Amino acid sequence: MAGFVSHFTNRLDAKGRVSIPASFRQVLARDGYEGLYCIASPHCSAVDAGGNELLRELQARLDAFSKLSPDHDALAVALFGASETPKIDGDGRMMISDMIREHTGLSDHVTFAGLGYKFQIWEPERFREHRAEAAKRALAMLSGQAVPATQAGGAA
Amino acid sequence: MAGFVSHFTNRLDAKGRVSIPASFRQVLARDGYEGLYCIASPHCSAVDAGGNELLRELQARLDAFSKLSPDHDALAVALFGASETPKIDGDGRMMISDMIREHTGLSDHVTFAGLGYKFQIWEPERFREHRAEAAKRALAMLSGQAVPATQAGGAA
DNA sequence: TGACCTCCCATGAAATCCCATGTTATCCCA
DNA sequence: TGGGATAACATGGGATTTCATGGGAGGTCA
Repeated sequence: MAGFVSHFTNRLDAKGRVSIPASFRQVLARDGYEGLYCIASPHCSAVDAGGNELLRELQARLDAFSKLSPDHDALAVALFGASETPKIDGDGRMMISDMIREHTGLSDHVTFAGLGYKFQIWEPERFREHRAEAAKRALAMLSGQAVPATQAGGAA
Repeated sequence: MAGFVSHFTNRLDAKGRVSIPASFRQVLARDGYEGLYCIASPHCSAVDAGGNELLRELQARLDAFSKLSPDHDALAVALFGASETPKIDGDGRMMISDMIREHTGLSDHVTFAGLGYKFQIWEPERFREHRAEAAKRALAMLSGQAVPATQAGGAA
C-alpha cells in the first residue's frame, strides 16, 4: 500500500470518538505500530499522526543531541510534551483528546488527510482552506517559482 | 511502545502521595525496573525520573572517567547524592519526598512530563512556562540545524 | 506513645469493550 | 449487464473495566 493517501471526514460522537478511515488503519497495521502516535504540528493547526515511521523521524532529530544535555531535554519536552499515543479500539476508533481539540479547533467533525508517511487531523473547514492554499503553492512550485515558506502561523 | 510520552497533572494527597500516570507505569514495567529512579535535574527545577534506561545514561556519563580518579568520585557524589529511589505502591502511587518538593517547588499538584527515555516531575505552573520556552528553542534548533537524512517532503 | 509508612478497600468519573444498526460499496450469478 | 445477496464500514449506545483519589487499619522505629 502506498502510505496514507486521500482525505476523509468522519463524525465525532458523543463520547469523543471518531472512526479512523479504514485505509489508514490498514497502513498502520502494516507499519506494525499498535495504536497511534500523535503530535501537534508546529506549523499549522493540525495534528500529525502516524506509526513507527513518524516516530522514527522525530527520534532522528532527537538523536542529534546528547542525552541528558539541556538541548536534548528542551527538544524532548517540546516534541513529546506535545505528543500523545491514543489507543485504537476494536472498531477502529480513537478518542479525540482535549489537546487535539484545542490545537485543531475541531468540534463535531474530523478530517483525516493523508500525507504519505503520516496523516493529519484537521477541523474540516480549516482543512479546506489549507488545501486550497497548498494547491496554489504546489502549482507555483511545480512551475518553477519557489514560494518562500512563511515561518510562523500562515497556511503552508 | 514509544517510551514516556505526553504529560499529565495529578493531585498530591494529604499523605504526600501522587498517582504516577498509568501509561508511564506501563513503560516502567516494560523496562523491568521495579520502583523508580529519581534525580534532581542540574539545569532546571525539575526532577528526572525513570527506570533502567535512565540509569544506563547516567552510568555512561560516569564511565567516561576512570574509577579512582577524583573526577569520577566528584561526579558520582553529585549524581547519586541528588538521587532517590522511591517505591511505587500497589495503586501506582509514589511519595513525594522533601528533596523533590524543594527542588521543584511543588505544592498540591504534580505534572509528569514525558521525554522519551525518562520523564520529569514539575510544579504545574513552572512546567507550563518551561514548555513554552522549550517550544521556542525547539523551533530554533530544528530550523538551524541540518536535520539528519529523513526525506522530508517526499516518500510515500 | 506518636509520627510515619505500607497495605488494603471504597468510590466516582472516564476510558474501553462489545454488540446493534443503517448505509454504502462489492460480489456473484443469471 | 442488471439486480439481489453479501461484506465492509461508520456510527450509536449499553455494559464493563481502568484509573485517580480518598481514607482506614496495622506495623515499625525511635
